[in-house]
Amino acid sequence: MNTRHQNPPEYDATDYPTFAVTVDIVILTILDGRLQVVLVKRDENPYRSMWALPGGFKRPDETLDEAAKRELLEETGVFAPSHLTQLKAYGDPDRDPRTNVVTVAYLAALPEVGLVEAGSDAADARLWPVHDALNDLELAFDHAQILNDALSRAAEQLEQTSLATSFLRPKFTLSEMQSVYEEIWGVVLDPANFQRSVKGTARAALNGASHVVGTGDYAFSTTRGGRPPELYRVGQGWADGPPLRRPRNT
Amino acid sequence: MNTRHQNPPEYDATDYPTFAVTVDIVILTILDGRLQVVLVKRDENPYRSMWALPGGFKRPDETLDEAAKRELLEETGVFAPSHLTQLKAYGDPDRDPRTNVVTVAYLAALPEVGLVEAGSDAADARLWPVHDALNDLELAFDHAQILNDALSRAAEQLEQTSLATSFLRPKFTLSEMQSVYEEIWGVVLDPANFQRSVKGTARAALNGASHVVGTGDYAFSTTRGGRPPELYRVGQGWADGPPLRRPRNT
DNA sequence: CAAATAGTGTCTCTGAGACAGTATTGG
DNA sequence: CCAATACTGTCTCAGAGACACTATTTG
Repeated sequence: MNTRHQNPPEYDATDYPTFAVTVDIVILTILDGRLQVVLVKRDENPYRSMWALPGGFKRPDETLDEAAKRELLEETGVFAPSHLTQLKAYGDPDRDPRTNVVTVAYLAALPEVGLVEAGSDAADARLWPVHDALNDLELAFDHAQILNDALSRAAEQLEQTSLATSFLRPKFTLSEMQSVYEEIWGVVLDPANFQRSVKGTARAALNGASHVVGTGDYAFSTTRGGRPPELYRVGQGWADGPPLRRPRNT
Repeated sequence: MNTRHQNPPEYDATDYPTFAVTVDIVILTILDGRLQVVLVKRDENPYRSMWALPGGFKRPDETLDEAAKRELLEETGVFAPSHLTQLKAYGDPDRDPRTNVVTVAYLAALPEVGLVEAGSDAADARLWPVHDALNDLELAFDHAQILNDALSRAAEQLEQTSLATSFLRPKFTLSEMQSVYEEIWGVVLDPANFQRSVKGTARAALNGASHVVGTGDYAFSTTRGGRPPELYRVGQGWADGPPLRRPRNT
C-alpha cells in the first residue's frame, strides 16, 4: 500500500478524493439560569424542518478559525468572541447523505446572545436549553453527537481555562459565576466555599492574583428578599488556572 | 450574505469549494529515556528532503478515526493502539502551496515503535527526539505547529486521562512511569512521593481502585547498582482519573 | 566499602468541604 | 417577624511536597 504518505507525486483529481468542508458552531450561553444553545431550524433537505447547529462552508481563502469567527458574527452579531475554540472534526462517511462533508466543530461561550434570527434558508432560529435539545429534539446530521462532545469539552475547560468568565458580563455577581459551574458540571456547590475559592487566599489577593476583584458596586436584589450582592470583575488569577476543581463523584 | 447555513438547496460543484482531506499522526514513544516522535523524510515536492509527520489521504468510505488507525498500522505495524485521539484540524489557506488541504492531526502513544521504514515516496523514516525535531529540524508544512500542539495536548491529557499507561508495556517499573511524566511535563519528580501517589492510599488499594498493582515479579537492575525494582501492571484507579496533578510552576 | 536505585515513614502545609453563624434585603 | 440570599469564621480531613531513613543491588 503506497497511500501512507501525505502527498502523491502530483496533485491530480484522480489521485485523491475531495470533500466539502464546513464549520459548525456550538454557541452556549446561560439564560434564565439554564445552559442554552443556539439552534437553527432547517428549511432545506435533507433533515428539513429539523433543528441543527449553525454553520457553513469554509472558504478556500480563510482559516478554519476565521470561518468560525465569520459564522459566529453572521449568526449572533458578536464580533470578538471571548471564547471560540476548536472542538473536533467529524468525517464519518454517512454523516451527510448526499456527499462527502467533513465538518469542524467549534465551541463558543457568550454572556448573552442578542437577537437570533433565521437566515434565508432556515425556517427558524432560537436558543434551546441544552437539556431539551438533547432529549426532546432530534437534531440533524450528527449534531446531537457534536453537542454532547461540546458539553463534555466545556466541562473540561471549566477546569483548565478561563472559560467560566466568557459566560459572564464585565461585572457579575459571584452567584452568577457559581451557576455557570453548577449548570455545566451538573452539580450543586456550597456558596460559602465557592466564595472563598474564587476570592482566593489573602496572599493571592495581595499579589493581585485573585480570580475576582470586587468593584464596590452592588446589584439590586431582584427576587424576593436577600442581601444585595456585590458586583465583581475578572481578576488576574485566571492566568495560573481556574479557581475550582470539578468535584469528584466518589 | 446567504452563506451562513450549512447546506445550500442543492449540492453542486459550483456551490461550494472542495478540499483534500488528510490525516497526520504524531506518534510518540519514550526511548532511551527521551520522548521521541516518528518522522518521515519527504522524497517529493513540495518540501522535498524535509522531515514531516506520517500521514495520508482520508478515503471517502472511512471515518477520520479509521483513517488514522490505518495510517498508524501502515506506519508502525501497530494494530490496536491503546491511545489514538484526535488532536485538531488545520486548514490555513497556505498550508499546502499547491491546493486546498485540510488535515486532521491525531496523537498516538506507544510503549515501543517497531521497525520504522520509509515508504515508496519517502527517503527515510525514523524516530527523532522531540526536542531535536523542534529545534534542529525544519519540518514540512505546518508540522512544527502540529507537533507543538501535540506536546501541549499530551501534557494536558497526562493530567486527565490514562495516557501515561499507553507509553508503558503491560509490566513496568514505577520509575519508567515516572519518567513518562517527567519527560512530557519537563519536570523532576520526587521518587518517594511519586510512588505514594500512584500506589494510592491504603483504602484505595483495598477497594481495588489503585492505579498500579504489584505483580511480585522484579526486573533486573541493569545499570550500575541499585535495588531491583518491582514490576507493576495497570490498576483500576485510572477510571477515576490520573494519580498525579501537574506541578504548579508558582 | 561507596554509589546508585527502590521503596517506606513521617512531618508540614495548603486547599476542599462541612457547617454554624452574621448581614441585609423583601414581604 | 420569617424567608431568602450574601457573605464570614472555623473546624476537619486528605493530598502534595520535603526529606530522613531503610533495602538491595553493582562495582
